Amino acid sequence: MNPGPKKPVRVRLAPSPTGSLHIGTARTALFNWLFARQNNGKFILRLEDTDKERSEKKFEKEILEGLKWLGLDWDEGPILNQEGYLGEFSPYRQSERIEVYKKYLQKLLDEKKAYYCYCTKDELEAERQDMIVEGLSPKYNGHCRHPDNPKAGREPQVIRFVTSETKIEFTDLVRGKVVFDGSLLGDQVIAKNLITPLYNFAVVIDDEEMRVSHVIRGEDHLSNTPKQILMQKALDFETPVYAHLPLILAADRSKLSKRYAETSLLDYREKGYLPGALLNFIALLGWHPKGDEEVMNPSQMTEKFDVKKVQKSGAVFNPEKLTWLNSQHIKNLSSQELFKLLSPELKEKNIIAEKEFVLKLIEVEKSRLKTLKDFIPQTDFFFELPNYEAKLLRWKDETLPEIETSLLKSLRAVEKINAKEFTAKSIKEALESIVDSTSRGQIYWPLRVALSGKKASPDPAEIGSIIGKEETEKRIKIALEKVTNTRENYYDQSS
RNA sequence: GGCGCUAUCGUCUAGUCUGGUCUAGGACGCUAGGUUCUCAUCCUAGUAACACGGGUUCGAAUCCCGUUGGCGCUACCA
Repeated sequence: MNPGPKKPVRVRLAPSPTGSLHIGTARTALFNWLFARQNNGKFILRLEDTDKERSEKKFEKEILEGLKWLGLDWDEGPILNQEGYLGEFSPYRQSERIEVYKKYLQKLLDEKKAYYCYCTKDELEAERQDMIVEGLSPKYNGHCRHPDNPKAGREPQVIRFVTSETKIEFTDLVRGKVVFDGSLLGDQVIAKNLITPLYNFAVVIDDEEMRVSHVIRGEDHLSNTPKQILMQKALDFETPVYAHLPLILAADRSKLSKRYAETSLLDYREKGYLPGALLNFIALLGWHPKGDEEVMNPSQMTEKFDVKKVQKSGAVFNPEKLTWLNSQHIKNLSSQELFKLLSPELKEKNIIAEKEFVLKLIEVEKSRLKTLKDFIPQTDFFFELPNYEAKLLRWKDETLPEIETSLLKSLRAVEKINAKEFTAKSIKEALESIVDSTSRGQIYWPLRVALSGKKASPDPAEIGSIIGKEETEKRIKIALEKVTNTRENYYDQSS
């Protein structure tokens, strides 16, 4: 095929606001966005709300918010305003483009490429069942296509498109050549009436009117494609280039649904995932860059993305890898950037602290964070005295007097350090001077527990440097008291 | 049922077009080891796959046919 003059690249995301932004829709958005960016094209957002029953404004808002959060900015489409969603009139909402569809609907009717159908739902359903029983591909029998056929005293039900019985062939960017048999389709319903168009028709009109060059969408639309191509031909529209993406699957290879994982994108924001990590993860669902480096930011993805390298079969959603990517992305963030992401939650939880202080916490905790939500529970002991059982102070099978001796040694070592030079380095040096290679745990473990109250925490020298000399000594003394109390209890019980 | 798409480690995938360099590579997970007071990070090693059956060929993960499985569509939803 001759490529001809190069059309400007214009792609679109066309979600229907019948639910919150689905993880699959987010990936379709990403691939469209990537394709637009790398081809110097435009990324258009269009809301497909022809189904009045199921479409809701709150979902529109969630979809726009989700895309915005991911950083997938669109060049044309609805604008997210102060109230949270697009204004009352938007040329990018199908429900407000009824006049446009009406014009084309009338044209098809006038040219006898579409007709009113008088058959009732019940009649159609009965026919359909019969055909299935006979082992045929169920389709409309074309009764009303012939103007002479009786429809005595009936109301028109729907508008049907005269679907030609030809072979429909197109080249899909990810699947190659795909062929359908038009004779199996039957005359498609394209509208309930002049002012109520249906999806397959509205898409064709909009993609033409918005001069869409490439349609990149989910595989679930593959079998809609021949229907849409036939309509394009009837209206003398140019057929865009198609690319059908594999679906995202749950662990049992069924369609990803709410039962298995969070399918709503914004849920991941709530769970402390970074947009960059999510983007990275969904990009890897069905696509893989050349080379071994999988941790990528959007600009690296733009550079490497190739729609022709997209996988053909469905990809199982793997939460472990998402979490791993999230921790990688967190590590790649600067402390300042992390601070910005963490502060809203700190504020919300009423945790008041100097920025410098929080920055230090971020520095020591960064490598331990799987999600942003881990930060507060993992750093609580920096803000308040840790609460722990005395037995946690025990290193291996040490006795109470041994623990006491260890804490006392640490206390004395710490006391010798000048309060102004109470750095992780100086604390470490002081501690190293009282341990040898075999007794390290004896000193470090009880001290670390005294300072953090936790089984797992950063290095005690780091904790000490952050909370300061005074607080460090105080916490060691508290630990000492706990040990003493335990000893007394122990003797009480045994006597 | 019909039509379409699809098939490499548990998962995401490289390799398939242009057969040999693939005793099939990487990543996540898991296991073990190293660093280490702990956890995490980091490093090293291990684990594990060409769905099945035919054919073509000196040679097949790669090409062809069939089978089986998975998924999508089959709406007056999108």
